[in-house]
Amino acid sequence: MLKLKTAAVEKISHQDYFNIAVSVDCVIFSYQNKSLKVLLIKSDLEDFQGLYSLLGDLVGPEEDLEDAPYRVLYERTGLQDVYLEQVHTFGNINRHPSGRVITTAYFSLVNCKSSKLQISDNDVSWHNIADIRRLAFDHKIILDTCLQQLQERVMEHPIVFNLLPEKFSLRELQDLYEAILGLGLDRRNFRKRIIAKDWLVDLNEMEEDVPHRPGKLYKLRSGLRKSGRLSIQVEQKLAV
Amino acid sequence: MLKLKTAAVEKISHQDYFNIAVSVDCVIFSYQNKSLKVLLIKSDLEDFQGLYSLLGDLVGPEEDLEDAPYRVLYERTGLQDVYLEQVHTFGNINRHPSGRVITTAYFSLVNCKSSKLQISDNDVSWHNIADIRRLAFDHKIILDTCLQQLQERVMEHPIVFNLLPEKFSLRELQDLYEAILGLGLDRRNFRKRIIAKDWLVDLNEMEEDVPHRPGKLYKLRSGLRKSGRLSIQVEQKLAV
DNA sequence: TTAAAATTGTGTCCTCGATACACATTACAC
DNA sequence: GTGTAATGTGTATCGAGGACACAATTTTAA
Repeated sequence: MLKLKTAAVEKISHQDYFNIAVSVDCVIFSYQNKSLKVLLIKSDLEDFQGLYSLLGDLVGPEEDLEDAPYRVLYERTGLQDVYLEQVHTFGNINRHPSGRVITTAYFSLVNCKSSKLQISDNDVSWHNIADIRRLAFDHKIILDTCLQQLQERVMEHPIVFNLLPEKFSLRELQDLYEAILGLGLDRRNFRKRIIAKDWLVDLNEMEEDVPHRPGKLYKLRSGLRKSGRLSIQVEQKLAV
Repeated sequence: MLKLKTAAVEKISHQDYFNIAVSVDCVIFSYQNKSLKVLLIKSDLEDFQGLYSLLGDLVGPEEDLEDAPYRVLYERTGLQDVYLEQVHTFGNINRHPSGRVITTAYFSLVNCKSSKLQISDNDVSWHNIADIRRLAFDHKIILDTCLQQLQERVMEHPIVFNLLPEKFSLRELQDLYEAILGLGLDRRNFRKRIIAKDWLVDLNEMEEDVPHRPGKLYKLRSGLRKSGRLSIQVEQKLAV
């Protein structure tokens, strides 16, 4: 049987301490119709009748913590190459009405146009970020925390491209940034800033089927896409 | 007994899931002799003979996650008004040789000149950050992650003052920043930047007992000191 | 007492990134 | 072919940050 031996631990009984469940919750962002969306599931707890909650699950006994959100993503959406980032761990005693559960929150960015995206559960659906007032558990706080972290990262790291198709125009990209940041941006200055970051490759192709003058298409420079693995996990493995 | 009811959970037995222990680990920084230090304890695990580890403990069944690091701090140092920040949660299966333990890492900033600071355990001692090569468990990675987060926060948020006495000169402050960031700074530019942030109050007092021209003394503007509570916790309570 | 050494305290120039802002061009719709 | 709506581009300005030099103050040592 498991036996912990550190000084602080040895005097405490097994029963006392192995009664906290560990879960992960995923804030799964996507981008549709010029709006930032999040994937939610109808709560089946009486306490939260009619409310939605984030997608999450308990961490398996033989599962690395950071594998759990990938599994949740895969089970719920069929997607494997997603961008995931750990944000914060929430562990107040009463955060879950059914018992003691601490949860580690991740946000992920998925391309809703991916051919592999498949949502089978009828209780699972996309919701406009701006429209969400309440969620089950402490999930509104988790959502807000993850959105804030996304906003902080988005100008420094080329991660939002996980929300877009392979090819996109600068206008589409700007619309996305505006949806995430919740503010309007000057077109000329935005273009300068983005171009200066050297993230993009000009494809020398044009938009098609748009009801106005078509814009040039770009893609993310190869080597910059981060997905399918937690960056911090990679960094750790390199550091060992 | 505890019964989880979400769809993903109900089919799984209690026994399977309540066997992950939850701990916290604290990277306790202080500043002495112009060096950034961290508080470590001699590991008593055979696997890590001769190595040091961070101070941590399991989270109690009736204890909020965020209370645990405050308790560890208090038990180990006697300090209550400390600055604490959650950094990351580490949960690889094999990170602890004795069993499955996930741990949430916090860093804290303590003033080593505080009259309340009291370290009773002979196995607990301060170590120069720069001298640390290996630690027990995955604690070196945790330390590096926390140091990196400290470095990222330090120019934007007035937190380093938790490492200094009430009154300090700009030279002392600059030495501290250099120790944290691991690089040298131009004195004139540093002073401009710090003064521009409007964090400091000129006390109209001078250093004493220094073997050179004394510098002016400053203190942190009142209202800016953050300690005794996790800032994220405070933000959450405001957000509810 | 005087001179040297060490450290404090201050200002200017330059660069770079970000912002405010206006006009010509292209393609579609009618 | 004319109007409409979007794309595509350049300049002037502002502010933060970095490079950089010299005068003033205090201790220490001769």
